[in-house]
Amino acid sequence: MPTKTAAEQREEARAAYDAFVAACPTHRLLARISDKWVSLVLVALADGPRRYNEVARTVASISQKMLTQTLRSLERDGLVSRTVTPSVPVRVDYALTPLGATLLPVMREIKVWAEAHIEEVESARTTYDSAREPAGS
Amino acid sequence: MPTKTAAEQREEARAAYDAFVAACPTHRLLARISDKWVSLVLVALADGPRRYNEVARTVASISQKMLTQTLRSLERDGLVSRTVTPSVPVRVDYALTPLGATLLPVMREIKVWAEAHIEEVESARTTYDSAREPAGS
DNA sequence: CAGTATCCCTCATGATACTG
DNA sequence: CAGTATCATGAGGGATACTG
Repeated sequence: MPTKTAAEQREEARAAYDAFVAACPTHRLLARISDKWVSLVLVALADGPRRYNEVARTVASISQKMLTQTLRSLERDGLVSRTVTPSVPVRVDYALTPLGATLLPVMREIKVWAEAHIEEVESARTTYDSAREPAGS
Repeated sequence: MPTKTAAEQREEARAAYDAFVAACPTHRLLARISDKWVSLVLVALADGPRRYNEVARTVASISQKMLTQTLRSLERDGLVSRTVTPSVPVRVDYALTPLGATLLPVMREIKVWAEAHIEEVESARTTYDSAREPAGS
């Protein structure tokens, strides 16, 4: 064993690449907004502030746990603000911050692409599937 | 029990919302490209066709399993083409399809936002964390 | 070279119950 | 109302070995 095992080399390359990815702003953002719920919650707040339960009703299929967790992470990242009104019962409003609002145009770009091309994607998928499963298993 | 239990109502709302989400092109696309590896693989193919192992080397931290799985799903969706040259050993090239290439501008939008704002996001994160953990646990 | 097949395990998420 | 805490599960993903 002169130099390094394949496993060691692989691990090294991986560490280097992970470092590269960690340094790449694009990928950091992607990792951030690619979360299953983030986009849904952002859209739910696009038209103005909403209370916790309003968001919960808008994104009906989200669990309480995931909603809280998603809102917290967005607040942490400065994309959403959380305002507590200490009435009884307490009232909490969530809203996009100015920074969070700048994400909306990006989301719109995505939406434009989706509306223009999603049909193509899905028909490609159908074609691909029917080519592989001509009839019965 | 006159009408429905809370659980039943919740389930109903959820089903309705899931149907709505399922009908929303934006979200279908988001679900598609929000995959951890998809963006990395697309970027790896941005500059032209690449062989399987070239992609594997570019995206060094991806496992064989995930690479194959990601490429297959992209091929299935018509975003990537797979060309087999039956030499010995066999040679397989992957490339963006014209449809797949139209995603690049969207990715660039994301990149632009990321490069403009990711610093803000991360400093917000630091501020948030330091406010919660002033010193030691 | 370009995969496929298998095992295994962690983590993300959901369901449920409780609280200020 | 707006959460927190706990438990359970199952799908995503990694490591490894084998193949045409």
